Formats: sequence, C-alpha cells, structure tokens
Amino acid sequence: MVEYSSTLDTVFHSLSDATRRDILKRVSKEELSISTLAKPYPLSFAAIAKHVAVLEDAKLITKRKIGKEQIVSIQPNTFKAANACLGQYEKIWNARFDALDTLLKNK
Amino acid sequence: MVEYSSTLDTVFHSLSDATRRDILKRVSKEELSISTLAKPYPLSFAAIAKHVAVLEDAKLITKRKIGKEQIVSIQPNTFKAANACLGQYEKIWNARFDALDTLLKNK
DNA sequence: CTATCATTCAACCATATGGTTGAATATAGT
DNA sequence: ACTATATTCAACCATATGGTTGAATGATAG
Repeated sequence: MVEYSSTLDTVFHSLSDATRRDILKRVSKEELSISTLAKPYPLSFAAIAKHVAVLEDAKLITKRKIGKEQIVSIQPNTFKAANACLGQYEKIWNARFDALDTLLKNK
Repeated sequence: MVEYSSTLDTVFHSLSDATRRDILKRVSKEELSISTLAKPYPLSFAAIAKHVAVLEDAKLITKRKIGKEQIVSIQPNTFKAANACLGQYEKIWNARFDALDTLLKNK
C-alpha cells in the first residue's frame, strides 16, 4: 500500500536534529575532521561521532581517512532526493499559493 | 553555539516516516478526513490519528472540523522553510556539483 | 432518545534514540 | 619506545517514539 523508502526515512531523520544540521552547514563550507567538528558543541566527542555516523548512514556526508583523522565532507546527491520529495508535495498547491501571494501583495 | 530551531526539528522529524509522507502526498492532492486517510494502512485508526497529530504539530497540515469529521489539508508555507533549509546546504556545493555534472556529460 | 460513526484520550508496551563513560585501537611526533 | 591525539567500540541509562487496546466524548441519522 505505502511506498516505503528507507532512504528518505534516514535522510529526514538525520535532518531532524539541530546539531546534525549545524554539522552539515559547517561541512558544506569546508571539509573538517570529526574532532574539529566536535569542539563547538557542549557534547562529548563520542556523541558527535555518533551524529556524524547518522549523517553518514543517510549518505548526507562521507568520511575518508587522512592519517589518524577522519575527514568529513558533504555528499550533494542525497539532498537532491530530499528536495525532489518536498517538490512532490509542492507541485499541486504551489500554483494556488503563488496566486494567494500575489493577491496579498497587490492588496 | 548551535542555532536551535525546534520548528525544523519537528518538520524534518515528521517527514522521516513513510506513512506520514504518504499521508502528506494524498492530502496534497485533496482534503481528506482522518478516517478516510486511515483506511489504506495496516495500522489502527488511533495510530493514524497520532501520525496526523505529528504532522499538525509540525504545521505541515491543518485540521478543520466539518460536522463530526476533521478535514485535513496541507499547509504550504512550512514546506518553504524546509526547502530554504536544504537550500542553505546546497548553495556552496551546488556550483561545484553542476560543474562536475557538465564535465561528466561532455566527456 | 438512541444507535452509530468519527474522533480523542489514557494507559500501556517494545524498541529506538541521544546521551554518557571507559576501554581498545591506530597513527604521529619526540 | 613512549606519549599524545583521533577515532572506534561497548555497555549502560533516560527519554522519546510508534504502536496497541479500551473507554469517553461529539455529532448525525433514524
């Protein structure tokens, strides 16, 4: 009956935490090691490593080892899937909404 | 340190469940009562009512009472916030990605 | 007024989630 | 070889989540 997409489940679940979204924001600007990522937050290193693991599971980021460090970088393609999903809900009511928007502006 | 946005937390959390996404898809096409919504799923009515409540909390939908029924309809504005959030991660790497994309196509 | 349908509410349960600490495993630098 | 740093892993805990059932409330139709 329902079309189950475990991928979207994990993507959206990853995005539902403010710390993880902040990690994504930082990583979208530059590649960072997990320990560098961990510094600003009032959480243990292990907690951040877990958050990074969640993001990695959702394929929102990738890790690659350089020496003793794990360098985290963003994985663009996955966001396209999330966007496409949101777009799916949008398409019908978008026209309606835009019409309302213009209506309100011209009032 | 971290910019906490409880709104986005709940929006993305709502979207992380396939049943809820399916409800959204159906409701994006036409307004439906909770009991109508509940029919296709192998879950109790109460379970679906809970899912609807989660979506309502996140302001992805609204309910209005008509007689004994609660009519569920989609609330467009909230999706704009989610989209804007995703766009935030995109803007930096989007250029890079598009460049790569063109590169691969012209190869 | 009563029976029925749609919904809400409360109690309950199993499992997932987000956090902790402490120990184990690389790798780098001296 | 020793030490410090970066990471992983395992055990543990409190709370949140997603589901159930059954009872209570509201509105409609006879």
